[in-house]
Amino acid sequence: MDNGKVGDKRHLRSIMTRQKLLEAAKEIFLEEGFQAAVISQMIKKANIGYGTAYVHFKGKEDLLIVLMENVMDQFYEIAETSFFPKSKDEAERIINKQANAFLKMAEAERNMMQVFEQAIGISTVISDKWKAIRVKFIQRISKDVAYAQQNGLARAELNHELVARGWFFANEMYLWEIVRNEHQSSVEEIAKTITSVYVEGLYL
Amino acid sequence: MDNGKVGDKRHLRSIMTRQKLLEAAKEIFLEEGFQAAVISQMIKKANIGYGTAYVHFKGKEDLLIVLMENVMDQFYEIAETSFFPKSKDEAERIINKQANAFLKMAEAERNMMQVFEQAIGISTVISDKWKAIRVKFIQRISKDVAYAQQNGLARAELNHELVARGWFFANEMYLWEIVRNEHQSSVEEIAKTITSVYVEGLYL
DNA sequence: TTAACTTATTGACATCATGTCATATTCTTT
DNA sequence: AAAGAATATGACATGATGTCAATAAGTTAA
Repeated sequence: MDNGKVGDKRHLRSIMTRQKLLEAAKEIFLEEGFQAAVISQMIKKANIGYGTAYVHFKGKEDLLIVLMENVMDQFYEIAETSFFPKSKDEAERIINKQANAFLKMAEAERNMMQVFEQAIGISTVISDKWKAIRVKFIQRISKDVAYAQQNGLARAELNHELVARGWFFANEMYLWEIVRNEHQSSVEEIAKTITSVYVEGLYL
Repeated sequence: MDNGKVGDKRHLRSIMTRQKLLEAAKEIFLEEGFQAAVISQMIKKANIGYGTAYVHFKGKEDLLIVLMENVMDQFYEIAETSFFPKSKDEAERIINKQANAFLKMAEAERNMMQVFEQAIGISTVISDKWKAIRVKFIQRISKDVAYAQQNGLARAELNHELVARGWFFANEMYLWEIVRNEHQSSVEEIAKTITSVYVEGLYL
């Protein structure tokens, strides 16, 4: 027996239980999608008692949120990268890179993102999580646009907030399209094209 | 066989039943949203027997699709309006007008569109209905872009399909934003801004 | 070591929505 | 008016959810 430390065997077991459930949940989500995924299935797969699941999580939604935490953090990371271009060309290069990074997330996390997309449509809580990410992006882009306008790089007559939203929206929809594997062109091609239209339309 | 004249009292009653249910359904949908709307509630409100609802409709989804038919038709109508501009300025005017018409739908049909948006996230059948509308729009826009490119009005190096999607995506997301009443600016302002960036970015 | 206490687990149960189907009702035809 | 056809009906089977009182497992302190 191990000793010396605090008696936290109980707590450890609890963590194991939680973990088992999370893993089972992920498998079921990937197999069934969010809609069709059923808690009792996860419980069965995790080999725990029915009620136990509800001790650890409030329900399906809660489970998925935990499973998506790292992905959401990655989006926040991308969203936080601000930039201060000195020229239109530099802007285009950076914006293209960011659009790429954003869209690449769809490929990198495609399976869980598919589940996530479904869940956004169904669960208010999860939808709010995504909305928060969206807000973050739009705020960042808004600032970038305003900066470019202040420095005489971008058309000052445009409402920077509206421009930022429009730009993000196009990116977001492409993201989901890639998630669903419905895109025809490569991510690079997509990023290049929309960036080009955007930069040409906004910058001077 | 049906003679259309005599003895159609039964058929008429059936139509009335269907109608009563549709009206009740609309009320419930508007009160509760798609998710929370419950068939038994509609049945109660319509004063018909439980099983009767299933004689006329397959379920909630089916009911909503019928209720949204005219709205969907309006979208198709807007989507079908193609155009052949002779100059960048003319293009901007027409595109702005179309974006406006599209976004105005959100205001005109806001309540049912709110229900519809929820339903798109939840029901595959309804989601497919919207996807068909989207495809229609993108096809139309794609053609418009290609036409402009062929006539030396737009940057020929861009993939017209990708440009069209991006443009529609921005419009679509704004549409939902307006549906949810989350927009800050007026529809006109939104349309003007995104059109301006788009036209400046695409046309020569 | 044991008794009291705390924390975690459990499955039976109550609840609620759905869709089906055998039966009943209402209307039409002969 | 009897047979036949189209509609309507609600009881029922099904399946998912979340709760909770009871129990088990682990910890602490005497």
